[in-house]
Order: sequence, then C-alpha cells, then structure tokens
Amino acid sequence: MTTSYHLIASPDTWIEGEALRQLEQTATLPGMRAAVGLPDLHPGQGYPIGAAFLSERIYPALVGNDIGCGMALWQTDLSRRRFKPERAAERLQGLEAPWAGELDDWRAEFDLEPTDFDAALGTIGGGNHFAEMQAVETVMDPAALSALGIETDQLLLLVHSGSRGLGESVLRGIVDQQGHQGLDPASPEAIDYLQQHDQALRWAEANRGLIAQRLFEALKTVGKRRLDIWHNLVQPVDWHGERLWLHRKGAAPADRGPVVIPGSRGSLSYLVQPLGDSAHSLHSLAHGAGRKWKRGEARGRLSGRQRPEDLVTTALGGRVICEDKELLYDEAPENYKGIERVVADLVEAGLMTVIATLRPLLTYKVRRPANRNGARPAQRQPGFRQPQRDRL
DNA sequence: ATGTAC
Repeated sequence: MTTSYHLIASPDTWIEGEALRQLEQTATLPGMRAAVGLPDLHPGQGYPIGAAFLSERIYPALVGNDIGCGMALWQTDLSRRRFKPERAAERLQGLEAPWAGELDDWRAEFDLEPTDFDAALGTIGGGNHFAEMQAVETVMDPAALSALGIETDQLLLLVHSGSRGLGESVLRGIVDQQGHQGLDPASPEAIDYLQQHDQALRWAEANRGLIAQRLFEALKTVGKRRLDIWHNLVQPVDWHGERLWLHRKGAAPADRGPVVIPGSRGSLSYLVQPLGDSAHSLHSLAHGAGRKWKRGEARGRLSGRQRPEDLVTTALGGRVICEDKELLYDEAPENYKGIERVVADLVEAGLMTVIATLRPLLTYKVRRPANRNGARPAQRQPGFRQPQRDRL
C-alpha cells in the first residue's frame, strides 16, 4: 500500500530533499495510513524527524531510540530581575554524575521497575538535550498564560531530555529480534515492546523531573511543573472507530494542551496553544526549529568563523554551559532553522496560536565531558563576556 | 539519540 504524505510548511521554509525522500519512503511502509511532515522536518536515521505517522502496525524504529524524549516546563520562584546568570552557572556543577539521592520514591511516583540504566536518572544527556533558565519575553495571550499558572516576573526552567540508555536498549532489543518490520499490535512481541515503551515514557518523564529538582537544589529555589510533553512515542488512537497507531518522531502533540516549541539556544522559545481540528496534521505540531546541518558537520563549518569562547554567549545575551567542544559546535544556533519561520507556518496552517515567547538566559548542556582517552579533564570554560546588546 | 561501533 502506498500512502501519500502531507507536508505542513510554506514554500519559504527550507526542507532538505533527503528528509522529504525519507517521508515519502516511510509513507509506503505496510499498513501506513497517513504521514505528516511538520515544518521542522529533517533527515534522521532512515526515517525523518519532525513527523507523525498513522499506521495499522507498530513501528518501533519510527519512534527511535529516545523513547519518551520531550519538553517539560517549570515555574520557579527566582526573580528575573535579581537573576545573575554567571552566579547561577557557578552553582550548576556535577549534573552529569549519578544523582546521590534515593531513587525509590521516584520509581514509586512514576511506577518504574529498577533498570540497568537508573544511574542516568536525573542526567540531561547529549545531542540537543538541555536544561535552560528562561524569562517570559512577550505575552500574546495573558489569559492563557495565567491559566497555565505562569508568572511573568519569575523565571521558568525548560528541560529537554529523554530516556537515555533505557530507550536505546528497548529499541535495540526489538530491532535485534524483529528488524525494522511493523509489528502486529496483537502479537506478543508488540505487547512486550509496548510495555517496555510505556515504561520508557514514564522513565523519561521522571528523568526530566529529577533534572529539574537537581537544578532547583543547586540554585536554591523550588519549581512547579506546568507541562511535560513527549514528542517521541507511539500510542493507540481511535480513528473514526478504528484502532490505529499514531507514531510521533520529533512531533509535539496538539491534543494535550499548551506546549513549548523551543528555538535554538540563540533564539526565543514559543509557548503555544494548539487549536481546533488538527486531524489532517495527525494532531501534531513541530517540536523545535529543526536542524539545518547534520551533527558532526558543524565544527568544520563554523570553526573558521567562531571560536569556542564565542559560542558560550548567544545573540540574545544568553549564557551557555557546554564544556564539550564538539557538542558546543554541533548545537550552535547556526545549525538550526529559524524558529520564527517554523512557528509562522504552524500559525498560518491554523494549528496553533502563540501564548508567549520565552528568552533563554542560561543553557546547561554538559561540564567536563569524558575524554576519548578518559584521562585529561576538559579545559576550563572561558569566562563570561558581556553580550552585544546592540545586535538585538 | 546512545555506558555508541571497531
């Protein structure tokens, strides 16, 4: 069966040919009913990222390895006026190490069995994952903002992370056994995969919660969770009376209330209100700006123009903690499409409205990465330099 | 994306 795909993006939005080819190819998989590319669509490992798929069968490889990856937003009680990014950065240390506290309460709260990966519970991970202190920049919908319980004079914490090694092991387990084929939802393999997948969703949610708690403790504040949204998952849906499977791979849900669509660390993030009937978009939205350049290409592309010390401050005046040079280049704002275009596409498609924009003040990625030889600790990060406000 | 593959 060949299913046509639907792309939600204006002609002005640049989308890589390889991503479209992957979207088209994925739409031809057996049992596929609908495939939607969102404006942050970009190539993944065989399957595109920034897409949603509706199918009769369950495709673990479409969800990918980071099952349960998503965004969570907290309201803190830190005054935005009194916040000193450099002081806060000094307090944020050792978040890569296993959490020293007791995990039993976390497991109980999120209904988790102990796993071999629990030492990573409460750690951010690599790639595009981060924890970021943000300030409300512009409010477009004050009523929706206060309904969410968000105060404009106190900082927010946005956490983007997933299920770390656990999701990876769940995917590897099923792919080693079944390859990339779609699973019959009634089969024992599918039932077993879904049970592990659902646990990985809860683990990822708990992970974001513990990451947030560790930052709150370091910054001597507290926070209240305002939303926690998965963008990598598969779930059953009732589609006109039929039970089908909705896969989201880097796609935020449009049917779970407000979501945050972050830009790169150098641009604003958008807190948005999904709208109305979004069946043609498979009840999905973009999950971010979308990469423009592949990981690993960035250093070669940028290192001639920008040094590491240039990359630890952003055009919006934000401070970045990232002591892994490769990662610092890989996640530089230049690697990402403009979030403004992505957001405009979704608004013009009638899929959402903007509640508020959020400004990144301090982005935590990683300190002291494990060296390839495991020996020499990373160089101390260069000091904070005053951002160039005139570029705003 | 990942206690990464060789």
